[in-house]
Amino acid sequence: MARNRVKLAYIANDAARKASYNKRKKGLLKKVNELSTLCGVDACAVIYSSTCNSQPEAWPSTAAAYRMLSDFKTLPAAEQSNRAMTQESLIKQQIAKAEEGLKKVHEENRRMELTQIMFQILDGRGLNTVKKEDLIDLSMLIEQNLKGIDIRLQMLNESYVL
Amino acid sequence: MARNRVKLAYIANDAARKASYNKRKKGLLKKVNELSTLCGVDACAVIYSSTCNSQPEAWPSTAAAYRMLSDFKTLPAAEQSNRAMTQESLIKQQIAKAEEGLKKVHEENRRMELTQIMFQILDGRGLNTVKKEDLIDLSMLIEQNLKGIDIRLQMLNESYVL
DNA sequence: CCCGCTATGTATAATGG
DNA sequence: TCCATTATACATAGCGG
Repeated sequence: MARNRVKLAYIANDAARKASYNKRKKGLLKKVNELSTLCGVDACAVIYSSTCNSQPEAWPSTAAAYRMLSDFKTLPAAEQSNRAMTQESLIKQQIAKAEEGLKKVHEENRRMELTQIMFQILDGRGLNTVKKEDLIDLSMLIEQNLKGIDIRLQMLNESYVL
Repeated sequence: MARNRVKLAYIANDAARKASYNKRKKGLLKKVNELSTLCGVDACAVIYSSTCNSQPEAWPSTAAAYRMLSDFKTLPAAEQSNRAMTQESLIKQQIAKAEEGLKKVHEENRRMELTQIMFQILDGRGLNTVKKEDLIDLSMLIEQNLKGIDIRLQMLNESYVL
């Protein structure tokens, strides 16, 4: 979709196909999230590949995707309860690990936010001289943080149900 | 994504949201099909809305999506979590991107400036050039956002111990 | 509400490191 | 192979019919 128009057919070249897969997977995920957020709907995507990657991938999470689908397909509930406890501790552990990294980012963000705001206010220029676009950037940053945290919370909740 | 840049948030206007939903749903379907064809993978998307439309929608078909998801569900828990964690990297990526923009503007000597500013605050100097009403408005807004972050982080922490 | 249009924002194929 | 950059193709918000 750039430089050259690409024919809608299987990409024979391994490297090109894999590169395209990664880019498009990322783009697809973004689109799913956008649709979900903008229109207030539950949405998920699943990719199952035996060539490009060895594992199936699902968004926004396996549990969410699965639950969504079973909502209107009404799946036998019994078969999913067996491994629940073991799964829960495993998943908690892994989420905690990932969360640790995310926290560092959040803390760094918060520090930067505070630093910048305080600097602009107290540098002697005052609020009235603060550039609008900077304020907008700041609010966007905060919003993103909140959204990111919300998503994590959702995943966490879903993990317990799993 | 056209004419105007759209904020990534729920579209309040009914007509606009529905229009956007239909357009984006179509676009998403196309993307799913393209990824599937170009990269030789099975892919599906499911949208479940209680507002925009009454029926859940799935591609390439409900049955296919269900089958795929069922397969996915049988994976060991650890692998599922790893896949789901892709969401995590996206969040980090977005945060990093926003961070980068801020850094470019005010990168120099943040720590030193922060120290200096804190000193100014504590010393009673520096605030007198700021319009009171503006300062109050902004600080309230920021505090609210940060408080929201704190509460969510606390909930996250408590969840781990849970 | 559904088209179709079009200006703009986005996604991404190629490319080079 | 992965990352960053760039040039282009594509997706879509806002509008008018």
